Amino acid sequence: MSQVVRAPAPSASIQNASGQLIIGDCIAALSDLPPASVDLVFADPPYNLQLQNELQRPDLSVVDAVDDAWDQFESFEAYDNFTRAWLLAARRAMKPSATLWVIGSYHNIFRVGTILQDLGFWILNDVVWRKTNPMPNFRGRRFTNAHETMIWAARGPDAKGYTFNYEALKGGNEDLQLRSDWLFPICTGEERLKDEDGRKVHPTQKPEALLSRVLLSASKPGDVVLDPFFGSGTTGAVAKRLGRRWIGIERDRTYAAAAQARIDAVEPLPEGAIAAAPSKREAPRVAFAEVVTRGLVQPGAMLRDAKGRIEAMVRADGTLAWGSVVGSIHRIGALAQDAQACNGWTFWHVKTDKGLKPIDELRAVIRRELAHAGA
Amino acid sequence: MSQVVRAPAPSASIQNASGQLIIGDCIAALSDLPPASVDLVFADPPYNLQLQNELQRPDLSVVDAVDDAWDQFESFEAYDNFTRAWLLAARRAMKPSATLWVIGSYHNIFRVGTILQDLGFWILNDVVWRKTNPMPNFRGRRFTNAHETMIWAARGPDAKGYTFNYEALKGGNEDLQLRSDWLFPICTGEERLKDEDGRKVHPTQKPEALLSRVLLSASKPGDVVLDPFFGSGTTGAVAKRLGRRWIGIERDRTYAAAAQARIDAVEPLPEGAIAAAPSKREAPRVAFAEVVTRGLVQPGAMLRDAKGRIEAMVRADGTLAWGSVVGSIHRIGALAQDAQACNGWTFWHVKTDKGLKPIDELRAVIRRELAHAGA
DNA sequence: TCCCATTGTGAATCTTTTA
DNA sequence: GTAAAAGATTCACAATGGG
Repeated sequence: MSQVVRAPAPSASIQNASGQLIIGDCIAALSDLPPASVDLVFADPPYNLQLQNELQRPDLSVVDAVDDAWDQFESFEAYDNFTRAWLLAARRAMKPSATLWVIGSYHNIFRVGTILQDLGFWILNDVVWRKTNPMPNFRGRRFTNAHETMIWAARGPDAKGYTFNYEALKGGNEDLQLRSDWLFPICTGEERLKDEDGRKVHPTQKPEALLSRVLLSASKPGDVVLDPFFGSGTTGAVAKRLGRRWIGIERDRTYAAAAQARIDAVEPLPEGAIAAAPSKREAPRVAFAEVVTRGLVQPGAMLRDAKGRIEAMVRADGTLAWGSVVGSIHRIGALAQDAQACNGWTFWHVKTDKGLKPIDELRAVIRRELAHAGA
Repeated sequence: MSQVVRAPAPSASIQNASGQLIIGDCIAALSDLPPASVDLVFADPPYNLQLQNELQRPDLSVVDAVDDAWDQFESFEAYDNFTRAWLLAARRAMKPSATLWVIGSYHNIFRVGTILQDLGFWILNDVVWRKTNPMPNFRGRRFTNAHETMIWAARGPDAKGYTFNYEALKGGNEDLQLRSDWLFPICTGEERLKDEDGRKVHPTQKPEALLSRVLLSASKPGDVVLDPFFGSGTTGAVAKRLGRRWIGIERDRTYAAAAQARIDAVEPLPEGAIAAAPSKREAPRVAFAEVVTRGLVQPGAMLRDAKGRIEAMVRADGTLAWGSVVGSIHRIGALAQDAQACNGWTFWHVKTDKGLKPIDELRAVIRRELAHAGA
């Protein structure tokens, strides 16, 4: 395909020094790159969502779904063929020591992973991006889809010398090894690109914190980072800020223009400031179900209020049964007192040798464990 | 294959009442099960160690990547064929409303997921088991592999009525819906099965807390839970404790014997601790006409939305009149809001001393009466 | 200016029963 | 089988607006 068009010559020195935006078809553009020229690939390919109907929130507002044409494929086979083609083309552009990241959801990531293995890539990790603020499951028919998966792979099992900044990452993580589950918010607020009408420019813009972690983990300053599905240019913006060179491929001119403007506005960090970002503190929320599954209180045991007047039975699922009513420790506590609300952790007690003890003390046990494990 | 051997007739009543251990080949034993007889499948299939051995041979580490891929394809193909065969056999044993869980790591889970999709299974979630205490990465060349992945799938996209105990799970989780990332410790200490020499009986024994969450999420008391790779019998032990029936298939007699002894020692929880939680979806239907005929609201009374802006009149036949339009509480609620749909039970309110009260509370009165009458 | 209530929104494979 | 009706359902933030 010959529709691959270079972006107009960059005006800012940043462009010449650090980046190149290619407007055109991903596979054709990849094939035009010099072989073995790239240090790191980050790819956020279409997820091939298969949405059936309009989805409404409980307040009857409509969810703005990702129903763009670029995400539609005729069949799994068509998606697989596309995936195989771009992965092969990307592989050609990778240096022998280069690694590749692909992000996806359960709709597509299994197919990507299988094809990676079939093509001889060597998976180093699958990394889970846990979202602090995912969209809820509005119909209550599944678990909240609160994460996406990234696969990190080398060109092959024999690939030596790939970049992994072990010491720097550990230092930025309170001297603990970085785990395969990462916690970041989704991209919202100031960071989210909007058009003049206030609408989001790209439906699936990724947070810069996520890309920062990827680039800091698996690349060095001066490395060439390639993103074949550039979209709103998060990879380019982060690469520029962190002193990496970048190549972005995007076929949609609107997205490409927005990405270019965005990256032009980025100021590279001063040398020396490019260090691993500390990981976000996790809120150690502990559910009563966890107290039960860990055996700190047995299913079937009775909880009581401080005066021992009100009783309820602990159920295996971490709810309480009060007569025929079943609900959370908070809701049953409120019902039993005929109150609007109740903090079940302080209201309910277990019997011990030394009298009644609030279940909050059981939660404290788990919290201490979690703090110790650095989870 | 005819090596499938039933376990000796169970001595303990537990066996007859709740469980069945089949010693033999997984696929053959699955094919012997009655079709459409199982409510839930939990599978912890092997990682295909043969594959890993082949890939680590030194001669492979120097060959060209393309030849490398070909060689890998043969090994992966064997694993894929095995996976396809047991998934098809398990599918046959599943009721139309049954769901299936498969756990794995990046070595095999992508292939499992792809084959699930190719066979027409419908993925409901991928669920990440985050380990509080994973094994560290000793060589510091990768992220600590701190999670495993479970895929939860229905038989197909049209599968209706699968079990998901949404309200109970939410009640045990601080009244927040459960997310797709779960945090549990790995199986250690007392819970870990050891032989006389103190060595672990099974290399990959799963924690009971993990299985508890799975069974509490996606099965009901009395359901049949099938585990085609029974191993040390965690699924059976948890199923018995939670009042589920179980079928385990295991070809290794040492594992099977350990599992049997382990399950025999399990004491089921008291009924009240595991009984199905009453859920709104399964509550008996009550028509608004019944609320009217029982006198809980008078014909001619006015209903209002929560803000008191919209008004409609109750008719003796249980319909509402909104201006000149007459219809069900749902229909009129939708019309009055100019919405596609509306739950009239929560939309409409009656005036009381304490302000507006949703008519859902009137329905609750009738439902309590029905429950009391044993209806 | 601050506080609080209200509104908006995010990669979503999101219902069940009766006629 | 299809079509219509009944009925169940959201969390974390950010932006906005009124007092």
